[in-house]
Amino acid sequence: MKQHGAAHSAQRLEQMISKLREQSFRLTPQRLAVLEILAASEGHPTVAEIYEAVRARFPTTSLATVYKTVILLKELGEVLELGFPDGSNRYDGSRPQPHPHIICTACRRIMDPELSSIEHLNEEIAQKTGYTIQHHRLDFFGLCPACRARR
Amino acid sequence: MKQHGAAHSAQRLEQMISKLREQSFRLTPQRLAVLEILAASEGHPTVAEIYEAVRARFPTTSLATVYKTVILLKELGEVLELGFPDGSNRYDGSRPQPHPHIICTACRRIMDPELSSIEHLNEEIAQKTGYTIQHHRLDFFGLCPACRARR
DNA sequence: CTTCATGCAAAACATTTGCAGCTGG
DNA sequence: CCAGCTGCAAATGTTTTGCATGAAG
Repeated sequence: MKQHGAAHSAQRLEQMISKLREQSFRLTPQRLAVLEILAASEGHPTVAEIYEAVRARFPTTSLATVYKTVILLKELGEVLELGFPDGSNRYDGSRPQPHPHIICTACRRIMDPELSSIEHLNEEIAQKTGYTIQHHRLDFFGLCPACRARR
Repeated sequence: MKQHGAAHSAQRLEQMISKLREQSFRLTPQRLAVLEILAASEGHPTVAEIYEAVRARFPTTSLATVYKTVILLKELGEVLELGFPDGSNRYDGSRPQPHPHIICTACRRIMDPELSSIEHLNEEIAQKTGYTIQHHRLDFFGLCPACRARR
C-alpha cells in the first residue's frame, strides 16, 4: 500500500534540498533537521511532534524556526498541510501531492488509502461548475478495525 | 443547483428546534437567533459572522454563547463544521450532512456543487481498508469563473 | 422552584512577529 | 562580508472555561 520507506524517504529529502537550493534558501542545520523528519515521516506529525523529533537531533532548535520552516516548505509545495476542524494541523512531507486520508475517530491515526477514481472527480467538477481546479482534499473518518474490535 | 431558499430554511429551523426539544435543551432567545441565522445561511458563515448577524437581532448576545450554541448544534448533527488549514472555521446549517464544497482560492467564496459518485467512494474505502466509515470530507480548491476572468 | 443557559472576564492554546545577534554561502 | 536565519519573548487571534446572575420550563 505504500512505497518502500527508506528509499522513498531519501529521495524526498533530496528533492526538498534541491528545491531550497534552486531558490537560494539557506541550508541551516535546523532546517536540515526539519527536512529529514518530514521526509522520513510515515505518519502525519503535528508541528509539536516535529519540534520534539528535531530537538532530539539538534537540541537548540526553537519552535518558531520549526513553524517557519514548515511554512516555507508548504509554500514551495514540498509538504502537505492537513488542517482539521478541531484546529489541529498535521503535515505530510512524504507525499506532498494531495491524496485521500482515512482518519480513525477513536485512535486518531491517519492512513493513506489507495483510491483509483479521484482524478476523475476533478474533471467532473470543473465541467459542472466552470471553476479551474487547483487541488482538492478528501478525508474519510471512521473506526479502524482495531478500534472497532475494542468496543 | 440548490433547494428553494425560504422554504428549505424554514424546514431546517423546525428540524433544529425539534431536535433541541427532543433532548430537553432550552429554547432561549439567543439560541433561537443563532438557529435562525444558521438555518437561513446560504453561505458558510464563520462564528464571527454569525455573532454579528445574531447581534443585529438580539444585541446582548455574547460571543461565548454563539460558540456554545454552534458546538451544541454540531454535536446534535444539525450543523456541519468546516475547518480550514488557516485555522478558520465555517458552518453550514443549511445542509448538515457531509457534502462536497468548492472553494475559490481568490475570493474565498464557498459553493456546494452537485456530484453524483461520492457515496460510491465510502463503500470502496470501507472494503479496501476494513474501516467502518462514519463520514467524509471532500473539498475542491480553484478559481471561480469571475476570478479567473479578472486575472 | 430548579436547573440550565448566559455573559463577562480570564485562561488556554496555537501560531506569528519584532528584533538583536549569529552564520551560511 | 552581509542578507537571511535563528532564538527568544512578546503579541496576536481564536476558542474555551469558571463563575455569579438570570430566566426557561
